[in-house]
Amino acid sequence: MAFYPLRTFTRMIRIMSRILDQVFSEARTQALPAGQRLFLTGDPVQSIFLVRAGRIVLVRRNRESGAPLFLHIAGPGMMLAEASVWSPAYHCDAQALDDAEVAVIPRRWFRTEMTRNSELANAFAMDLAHALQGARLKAEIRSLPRLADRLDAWLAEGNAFPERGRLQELAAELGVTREALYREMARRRKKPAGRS
Amino acid sequence: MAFYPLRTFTRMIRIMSRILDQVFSEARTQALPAGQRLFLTGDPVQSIFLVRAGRIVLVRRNRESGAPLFLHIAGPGMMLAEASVWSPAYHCDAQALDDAEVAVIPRRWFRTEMTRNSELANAFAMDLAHALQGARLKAEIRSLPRLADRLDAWLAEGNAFPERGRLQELAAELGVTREALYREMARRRKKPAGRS
DNA sequence: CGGCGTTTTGAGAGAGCTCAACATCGGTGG
DNA sequence: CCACCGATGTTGAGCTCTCTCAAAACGCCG
Repeated sequence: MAFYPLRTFTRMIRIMSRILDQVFSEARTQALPAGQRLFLTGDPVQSIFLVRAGRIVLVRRNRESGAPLFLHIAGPGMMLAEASVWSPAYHCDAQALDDAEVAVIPRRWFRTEMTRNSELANAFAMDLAHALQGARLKAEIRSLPRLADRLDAWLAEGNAFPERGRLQELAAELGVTREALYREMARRRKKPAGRS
Repeated sequence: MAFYPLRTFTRMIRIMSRILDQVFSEARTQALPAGQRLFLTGDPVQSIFLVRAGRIVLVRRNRESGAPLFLHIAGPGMMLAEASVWSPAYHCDAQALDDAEVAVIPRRWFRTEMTRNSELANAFAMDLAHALQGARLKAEIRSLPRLADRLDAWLAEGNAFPERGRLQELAAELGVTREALYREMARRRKKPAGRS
């Protein structure tokens, strides 16, 4: 998810990661077989999780009338439900997409550390701000009606076409079906500078 | 933008706001006539802004080929480009949509205060986490292909139909044209429990 | 070779977008 | 008071695009 080409950001995020890694360094690791749920909506928040391997999806299950909404997919190195740090209960479900591993630390300890270790608080806020930029951008890209425009906007952010075998992930990122994306790419192969 | 019906969040955000208000309490206020720009892409970040009145839009101007992308619209009580706290230069433009007012504090001072005042750091992170949830949710709602589903998902988050005169804002929030939204609402007036 | 997942292309239907016309409401000024 | 104006609400018709379902080619690996 290389959303931000800015060098500085990359560097600072790396520093941030080091601090987060440090905080989670002595955490116990929990294995999650694919499909297993880590927590459910309404569960009291007692732990904070960092994804070590695999992917965890956050799902909001509305009333029976609506299909489940995938709020976020967290990959290695990402914290799970950042807002749960201050929330008494989860507002969504977490489920492993693949065989996954998460690092677990007590929520209580994290919060104490947040107030004591200003470096952690700063790093955490930086991480959140970064993620916020990405999420807002994603929302705006998805509000573009035409796939061609979404793709242009996504590419203009410094992103590059993924290698073969990863195109479906891009389709999901753009919020379109894979068929539509394949067609658009075929179109571009024919006339690379196609502009309506 | 009442995205989060959870009582606790509302309460904590209120506490957060109090702290942010405190931090910005002695800040000087800058008036921005509608249309005026506050900063441009590439400008060095020297100040942190909090919107007092009006709306400020963050715009990313891609190469000439693409239309401008509206990253975010910040209203009263919201900080402007949160990630700019750690970034050397802005990555987007800021422009006043209406006649607006912003509170201005030196970036340097804010960062010093962040490391010294753990309450501020915590409050800021909480604010960011909250905004992040909202942005991710918005992105997922906009990835739903059918307007009816977007509206359902939006309503399921505890939102209610806006009063007359505000429907276009809802259309923008959902990422559809106002005509489409008007039609959907007319459809629902006829058969309230319409499910496909 | 025989699966399995990805890539590619086709055809049809559905949904939203665009353009357009018109109604409604509130405010402004003659 | 009324004419006018702008913004919001409402509906219609046609077009375009994506989604859906379907089928097949391709590539990889056991």
